[in-house]
Amino acid sequence: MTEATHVLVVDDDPDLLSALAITLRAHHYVVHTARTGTEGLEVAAQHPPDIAVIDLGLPDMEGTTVIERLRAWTDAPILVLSGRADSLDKVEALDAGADDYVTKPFAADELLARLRAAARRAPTSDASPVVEVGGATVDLAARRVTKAGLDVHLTPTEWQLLEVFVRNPGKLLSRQTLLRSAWGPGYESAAGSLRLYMAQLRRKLEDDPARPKHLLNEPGLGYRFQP
Amino acid sequence: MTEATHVLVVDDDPDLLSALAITLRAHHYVVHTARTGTEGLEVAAQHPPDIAVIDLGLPDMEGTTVIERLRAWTDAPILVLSGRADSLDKVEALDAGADDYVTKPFAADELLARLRAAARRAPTSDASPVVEVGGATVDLAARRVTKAGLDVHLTPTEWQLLEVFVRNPGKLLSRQTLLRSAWGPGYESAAGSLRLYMAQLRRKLEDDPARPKHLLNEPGLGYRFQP
DNA sequence: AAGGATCCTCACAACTTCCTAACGGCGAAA
DNA sequence: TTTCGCCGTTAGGAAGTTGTGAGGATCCTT
Repeated sequence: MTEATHVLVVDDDPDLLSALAITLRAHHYVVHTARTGTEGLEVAAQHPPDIAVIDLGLPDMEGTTVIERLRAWTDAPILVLSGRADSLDKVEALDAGADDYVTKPFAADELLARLRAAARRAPTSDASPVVEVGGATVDLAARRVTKAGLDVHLTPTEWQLLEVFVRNPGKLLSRQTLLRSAWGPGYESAAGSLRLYMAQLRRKLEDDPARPKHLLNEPGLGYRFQP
Repeated sequence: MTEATHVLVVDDDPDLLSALAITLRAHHYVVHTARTGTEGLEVAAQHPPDIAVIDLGLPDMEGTTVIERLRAWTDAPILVLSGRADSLDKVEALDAGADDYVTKPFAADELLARLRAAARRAPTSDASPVVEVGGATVDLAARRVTKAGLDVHLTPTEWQLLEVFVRNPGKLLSRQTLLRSAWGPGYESAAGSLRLYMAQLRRKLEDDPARPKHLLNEPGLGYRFQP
């Protein structure tokens, strides 16, 4: 995933709100919270959410109003929490633009599963994490490199080494660090291999391999990936 | 409305099934029904639905299996009905690819509202259920492959493997991933089998099995399906 | 019980990848 | 200037991976 999913949680019960925030953050969501409808709309405007979780029993505003105001400018999935199990409430919330409706009390598992289901079809989840290296495009997830429209083939070791660089952009990496990360412990004396594979990567990725602009060497120290 | 929404309803209870069909037709949906998982998949292949409503308690097949088989070729929303309120059931169904989960008994209003919500965010249901692999045409929904006008027979294992590829087009899949997805956990050391079935798929699908253009190998890394 | 289909293991040739060694260029220190 | 260390590059054999064929074991159907 290129970027963490941002979730807006609006609930007037402080205990439930913090419990939800903790659970969600434990599952690698970025969470913003609000206790009222007005506050929720403000926070949403400031941090556009990928998913919104909204309690219907807000003190200052009708739940359906919050939903409609959000729907006016975002297509992010809206998941409604409510203590009322009345089917009329559900119908109103869903028809106002909500995507799902969960009645309290609910299991945390279930809420998380419904969030996953909502995020799955969200338009933001289509992006694949790509990194540019000179004229080449690196897609780590698909394990694919294209340069000038053509596929570039990398060997396993080349991938492993490139991954270390892409994961630490701009950072100076010592020979030891690189060898340990790409080859594993025990291979820390194979400086020759490292030089070899750096050359391979430059030849395959850089526009002018003899004058690299992104895979740079700092003599005596190590290598640096400059995005 | 330019075109009526097609709904597939799968339930083994004849009374509930006909009641649902009547209600839905009264709301201008076009309804197709089935009583078993197998029948449901057949009907779905024949009349690609815009939304599917599936009961989990089917006599012949796991509910999650039905969901996964549908998800293999269509993005249409799947709404699950179930008598079981256990949160584990919900999590499994949702993670298998379902979009919503309603526990029986439910109000007709609510089901209709959830259907509207599902239909609202459904993108243009143009997802073609067929994929081209060289000279062969793969129809995942109907579980049928044709090549040069003739039917090609695939064994269950071959289907399972092919399905993984078609679901991850362009992405490199490691041996481990493929073995786990097609054979299940525990079979991760059977590299020989994987080579064998790759050869089978290539022989049956590719134009020139010795020089594959779509089922590609990247030595040391895994395989890639290039559409 | 026989037949057929499916699944899996083994073996070997062809291929790719990996690593080591060696050579020349460059810059800094003696 | 010489010496030394570090870096980039090339070449070739070792090691691992893949494609392919044959054959046995298992399961299901007839």
